[in-house]
Amino acid sequence: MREYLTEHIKQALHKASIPASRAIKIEKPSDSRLGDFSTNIALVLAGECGMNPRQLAQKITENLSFSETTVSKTEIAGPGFINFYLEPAFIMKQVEQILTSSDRFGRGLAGEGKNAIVEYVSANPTGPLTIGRGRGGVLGDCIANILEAQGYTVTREYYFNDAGRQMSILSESVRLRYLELCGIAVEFPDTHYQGDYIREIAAAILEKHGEKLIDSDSPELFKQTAENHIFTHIKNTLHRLDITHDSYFNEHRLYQEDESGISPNQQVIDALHQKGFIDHYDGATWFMTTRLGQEKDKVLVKSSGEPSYRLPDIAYHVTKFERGFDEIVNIFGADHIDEYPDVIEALKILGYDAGRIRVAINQFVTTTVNGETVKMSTRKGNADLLDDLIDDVGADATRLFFIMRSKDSHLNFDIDLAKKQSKDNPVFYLQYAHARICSLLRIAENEADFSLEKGSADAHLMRKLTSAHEIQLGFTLLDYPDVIETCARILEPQKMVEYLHSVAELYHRFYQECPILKADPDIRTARLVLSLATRQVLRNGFRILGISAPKSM
RNA sequence: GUGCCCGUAGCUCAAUUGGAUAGAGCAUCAGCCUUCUAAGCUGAGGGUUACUGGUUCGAGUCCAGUCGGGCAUACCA
Repeated sequence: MREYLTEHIKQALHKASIPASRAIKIEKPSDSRLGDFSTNIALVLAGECGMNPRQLAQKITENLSFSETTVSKTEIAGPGFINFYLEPAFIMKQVEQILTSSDRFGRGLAGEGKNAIVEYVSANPTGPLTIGRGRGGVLGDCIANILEAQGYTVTREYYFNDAGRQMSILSESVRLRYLELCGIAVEFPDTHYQGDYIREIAAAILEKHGEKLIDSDSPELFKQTAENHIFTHIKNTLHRLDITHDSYFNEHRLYQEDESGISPNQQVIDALHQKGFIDHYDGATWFMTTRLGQEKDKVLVKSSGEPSYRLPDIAYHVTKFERGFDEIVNIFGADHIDEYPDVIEALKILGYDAGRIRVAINQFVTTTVNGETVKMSTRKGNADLLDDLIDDVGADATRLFFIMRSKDSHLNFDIDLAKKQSKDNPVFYLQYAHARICSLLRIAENEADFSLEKGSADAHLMRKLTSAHEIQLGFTLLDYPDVIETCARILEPQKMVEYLHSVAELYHRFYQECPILKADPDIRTARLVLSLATRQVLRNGFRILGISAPKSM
């Protein structure tokens, strides 16, 4: 319909000899009394034409001609908006498409033939996932779904490091707990991992190996056992939220020589050196970010000879380019905010198209329990665990809570509210609409000789629907493809939540105001078909968000 | 100090990325079930969009400054 209007406006501009120097934008006014669609083209072009906007709008509308079956009225309003009022039958004719497209309704072509990589979670295996990590996980998973719906071939990747200092502390923490279990008095430092899971791993080791490891000075077994144990745990937690990765990228690979005989890390240093961005002082190797206007250089290789995290990060992103991804999406928590600009600068210097990289940063989650804000720390083991949250509120609510707020805003997760399992929980409102439709269709099939096949065949009957509730619902269903497109453009699934809420709201209102099963046969069928189309949109949207679509509640 | 994010109804958050009279949920108050799921619907009250300037046809949105909150400013990842 937008294309239809755009095309006619173009023709009108041409007829009026007005150069169409700017793109024609068709918007939906916030208030439906201002038309079904509107354009600000007269406001935008007024300056160039040397006319006042309302005059220009007048000139454009004089040259517009629509068929009576499509646009019923065109008017000029406010400072020079042109508002269009559509014929209900024209709208409902489009709604029929939803049934034909079914699961594919809303799919876009923007990513057709392109590969995208979405990196998310990427927690190192040092402990169970916390609520804070959960937000990034759900956000990343939804963004991956959205890109898939736009036609991209998506790889979901988890980047992790199982070497380094944190892992040493982990294995030492397990060893000390093991010694404790063997009855040996040890001093457990504050700097070590305090969580109960450390004891559980230690107990598992004791059970399998007995006390024969007491004198072992090799941390390897402790580390391996801890890593396997924790990684399994992390994957299980993610699985409960229906999050799975296609690929796990071990940072260690970047330290090892590849076919060329040089490690990816070293290749980055060599390449940056060639461009004149490497310096050596204080025993370390530095990325000369001062040349880019920053206050300090950044360490790439520490004086100990080990790379800092920045170097493998750059090398890792080089592999994303070398692996041929057209779109590179990273999901980070706010604490990593300082990290990626350096990576991007380095990639630019190395000649990669950094425009392909998009970073979605989610702000922190604070949890409120009994009105008190809880600070979280993985190390101290007092963090709120994602698993506990899922136990409390279920996977659907967990997912929805994480994405129902803009990722740029701090998320205040009120545990008490989420635990309520009542209508306060917004996930019920959406799912209830779906369950209601399912229930209605069940009755219709049993008692009213209605079937999905027959419904699709009779979809044209929807054009008989004329009440404002019905038209508004149908018209809103047609927004779905645009909503996905918007979500993909700004990497923000929250828009989908908001949209589905409005669909559910309009359906509930329609259901309240328009009797369905008791209506005359044609109208009854038409309303059932409209319900069917609504259910399809809800289902498609739920799939993007990763929440279930219950048939009854 | 510097960089990034945030500041909107009593509370939690939206606002089609610069559009028209700033909207939802919760909470409060008043209505709607002998009728397809009341986990629903209808209505009411509630706002100087932190503050001050600026940019333009038009600003919650962009720019500058001020105030307040969060995160980051490691040879930790």
